[in-house]
Amino acid sequence: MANVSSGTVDRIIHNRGRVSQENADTVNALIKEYGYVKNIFASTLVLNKKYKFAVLLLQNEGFAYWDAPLKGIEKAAAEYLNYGVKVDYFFYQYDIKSFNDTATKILELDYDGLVFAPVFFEESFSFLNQYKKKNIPIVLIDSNIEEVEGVTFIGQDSFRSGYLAGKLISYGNKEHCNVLIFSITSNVENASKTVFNLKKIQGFYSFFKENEAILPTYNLTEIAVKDSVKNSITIDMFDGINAVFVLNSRAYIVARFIKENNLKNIRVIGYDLLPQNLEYLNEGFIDFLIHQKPEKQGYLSIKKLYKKIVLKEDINLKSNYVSIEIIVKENSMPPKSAQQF
Amino acid sequence: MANVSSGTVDRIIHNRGRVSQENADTVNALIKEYGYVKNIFASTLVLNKKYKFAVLLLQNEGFAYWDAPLKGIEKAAAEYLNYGVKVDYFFYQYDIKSFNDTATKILELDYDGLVFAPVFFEESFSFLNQYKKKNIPIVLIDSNIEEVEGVTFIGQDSFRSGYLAGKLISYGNKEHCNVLIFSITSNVENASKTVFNLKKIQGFYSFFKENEAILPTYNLTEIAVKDSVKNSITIDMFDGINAVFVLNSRAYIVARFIKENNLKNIRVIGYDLLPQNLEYLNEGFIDFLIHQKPEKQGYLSIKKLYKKIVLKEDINLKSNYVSIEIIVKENSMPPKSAQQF
DNA sequence: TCAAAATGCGTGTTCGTACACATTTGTTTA
DNA sequence: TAAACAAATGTGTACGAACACGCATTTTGA
Repeated sequence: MANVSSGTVDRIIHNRGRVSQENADTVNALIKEYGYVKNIFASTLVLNKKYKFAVLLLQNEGFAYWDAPLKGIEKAAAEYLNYGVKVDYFFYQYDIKSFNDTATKILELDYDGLVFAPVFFEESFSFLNQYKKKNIPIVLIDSNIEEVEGVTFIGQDSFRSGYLAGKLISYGNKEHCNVLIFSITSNVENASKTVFNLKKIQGFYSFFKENEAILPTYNLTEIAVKDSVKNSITIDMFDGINAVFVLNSRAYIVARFIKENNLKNIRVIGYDLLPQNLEYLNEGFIDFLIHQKPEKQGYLSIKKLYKKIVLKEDINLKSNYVSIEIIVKENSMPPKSAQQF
Repeated sequence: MANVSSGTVDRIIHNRGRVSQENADTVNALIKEYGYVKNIFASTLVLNKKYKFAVLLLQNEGFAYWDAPLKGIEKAAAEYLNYGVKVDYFFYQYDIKSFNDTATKILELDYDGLVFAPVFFEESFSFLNQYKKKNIPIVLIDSNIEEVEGVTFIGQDSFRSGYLAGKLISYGNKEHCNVLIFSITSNVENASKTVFNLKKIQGFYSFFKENEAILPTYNLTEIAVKDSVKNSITIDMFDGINAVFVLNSRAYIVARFIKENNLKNIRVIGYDLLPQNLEYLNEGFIDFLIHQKPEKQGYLSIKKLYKKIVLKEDINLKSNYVSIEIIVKENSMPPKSAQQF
């Protein structure tokens, strides 16, 4: 239509230069008018490029939570395998040295995109700032580090999930209530360095603050214990307690204690659908689980990189919050012999 | 490796015949050993085929529910546009003649796949049985028609959602409770012909039956009204009522009535995140909404067809239940200025 | 003034697959 | 023994985009 060769059109489309302004204008006008979209199959075929994504996650040491994002990432990786995507995995242990070693390794390698689940705030912050110099798309999952700009976050709004936990703790209750906020980690020293717990607590407090006019009185107490130590939870902690909010996926530890000690009428709320949590949810020792959808987060992180890097779509790189899902016994299990999304 | 030309390999892969058994065996063995997978880009490119999907939905007449699956379908259609997929839409009105007319039209046309949201049981059943003769993949969304075999369903387990509604109605309640089960449709005569309400009710009853030992007494009453008629809801319906379960997305009609008549302490549960429902949820006149994720259903229906038809993946054609999501005020809205999945 | 550099444009090859068509080989028939 | 035929196999082209290369023309600058 423009009476030029395909080579000239190609130069115009890709801004390769070496074209007269006149032809460029004509062709661009025609493209606009006729709505040309490139054939992604032909493009990918001829480019014949393999894109490599790096995935940096915490190693699962008998603690099932980190299986979930990995599963979602692997699902997406399988889907995009024939679409020119290769995913390499890097795992670090739950200690700062291990993290730094792994991070250093990744910094030395060449990738087209990075998925990263930060755990240690300071170190992750510094790693991200270094990695950013490579000018390569980065997607954070699970926890955000808002201090670093130009990085995409896919995960939950921790403040809002804490706020929701407040609602669930209080729903239907008409009497004064003593609530225990549990922080259970394998390493109490590291706990303060990790990223997200604070916001959950803030959200939780906010709920009671904002609704104090219509609620009975609530007495909130925070407590931190180690999960690896026996007897870190004691029975006197539960004196007069009506409800427990566990800030992470270790609600089953509290539930187990409640079951073993035959404590009654304690409402328990925690996070994540670990098998142990689901077990106690079904037995009635956990009332609510807040589902962070880690699998979906992992899946979306790869999908996002694919869209950005392979399809070169001009996608929104802002944060992307997954919805906050409430799980009770009755909606925790898929129907038998049916696949669940 | 087999010392044959690509043409011979091609004939073997596609079972085109005209090959010696010897060569076929050699090549098949090599394929197995080296794990050949065809390049979907090159394949689609050379086939240069457009796949056409038909979508048959209920027309939205001022009633926003059917916008949602459409939105999900359109999203998927846009994603797969460059991947050789074209989607045509057919809408029928909320009456049986309109449905039959539209269905007849689709039966005469040629498509590679069909997405269908059934509303009228008998007619949908007969349409499906006719369409099945074409031997083309069919995906049902929203409601299932289990009586037809070889059809994929993507949606929610209605029984379980009703069961869950029972749990939510009863949660935290310690006193005797009178519950109203509302069936609100634009056409009470058609209501009995539609597909899913019965299962929701069954699930709801089951919850109270199975848990009667640990629950206070519950008194359940069913009631059917027209949404188009003024004063179809009357104040005496709410005499002594503590909770209401609305079987579809019209919970806002009950909530509006409760608000306008200044009724107190009535727990309301309904379905779907219509703007009107969300409004009353946020004002506190609706306690819980069960999210059927219609948008996701629509999205997945196209994705499923794409995998089956375009990628020719050997996918599971059984039913696929989406999870049953509980929405309260506190998790109903995405954080401001953030994209939500 | 003239060679080097820059500009403008077209041609030809490549990616992996699908398939039409051509060619070779082996077997049967006249 | 050659022709006729069928079976087996190889060759060539197309799909649409990306890009290297070649060639002609114009511009630059010492």
